[in-house]
Amino acid sequence: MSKSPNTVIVICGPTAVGKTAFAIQVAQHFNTSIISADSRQCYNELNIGVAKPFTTQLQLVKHYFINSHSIQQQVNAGIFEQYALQAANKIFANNPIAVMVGGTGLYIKAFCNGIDNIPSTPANVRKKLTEQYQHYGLLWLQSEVQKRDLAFWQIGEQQNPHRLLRALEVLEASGRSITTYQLGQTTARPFRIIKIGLELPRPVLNERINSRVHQMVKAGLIAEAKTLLPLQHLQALQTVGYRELFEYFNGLVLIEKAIENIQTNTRQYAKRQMTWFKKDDTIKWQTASNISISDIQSHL
RNA sequence: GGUGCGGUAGCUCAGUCGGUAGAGCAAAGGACUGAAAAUCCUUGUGUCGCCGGUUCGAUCCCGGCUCACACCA
Repeated sequence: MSKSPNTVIVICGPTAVGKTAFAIQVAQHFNTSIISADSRQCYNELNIGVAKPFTTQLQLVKHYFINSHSIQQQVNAGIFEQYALQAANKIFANNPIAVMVGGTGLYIKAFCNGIDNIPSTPANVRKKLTEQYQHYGLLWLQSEVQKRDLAFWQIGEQQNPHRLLRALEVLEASGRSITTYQLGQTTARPFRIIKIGLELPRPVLNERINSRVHQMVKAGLIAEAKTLLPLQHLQALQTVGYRELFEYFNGLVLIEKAIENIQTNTRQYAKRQMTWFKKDDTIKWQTASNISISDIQSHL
């Protein structure tokens, strides 16, 4: 009998589909740990609004990338890739199976396939460019990119300020066009990856989202958001569940409307997640409502 | 009961000096290699409240009705 290779079981899918509870079940079954692949649950300061696992759940299974960072810190796909690879190695020291769970498609991709190595950019460069963009607008940003990085301008999304800013940021930090770094090569991993996608019919998922938002409010989301109001401009707080409440605190909308907006924006987020995951044909899809450990074992 | 204002897309509303209409939001679909719960792209949608009149032609003008809101009684 050959030694079974190390394996990461990736559990993905849209928000509110039931990933957290199932991943804990799987991790307990294999007596292993979980690496979260969620771009918001890693922040210590965010709890109710990001549907972080409960403390009781965190005590059952060790979780990596939960409460591991502060909203003041820079977190991104590249940082996640390194963090998660290290976590997987730690888990593999004692166990051939690790569980990854989350809904951040780009992070999962960075972990599974690698992400091109692009030089890090100083925070002040991003800050300066963002301020200039806010001051001079999209037309200015577009003409800067067209002038200074024609290669990116010709292939990039010309209406997308984040992409344009990113191109300029890499150019200023490294002196080279971002296109010279974005090779799109995939990196083979020294472990096996099995991806399980959880899905539910859209109306069912929407209903789960709507009621989960109400539960969050009952659990104290409004108070949680209020404590973060002074930091509302941080990137980490550009997050569904907080932004809408900042609008309420800033007097822009009524509380009822803010809560409704959280529901709408969460539904839209879930839809974007599905658009991303549907493209990945290595995912084995399972209906979330009747999934069990045996569905995992059949893929091992 | 009287006066005023309104009834146009799922919602909020714009508009047509008479030639059957359009924005935002929502919705649906998509993209996405360091903000990714972010950001960006594409696409519909209609008995223009009801019944008559004038007109070649009415969502628009006129009359009546009806519903909503406000004020007066």
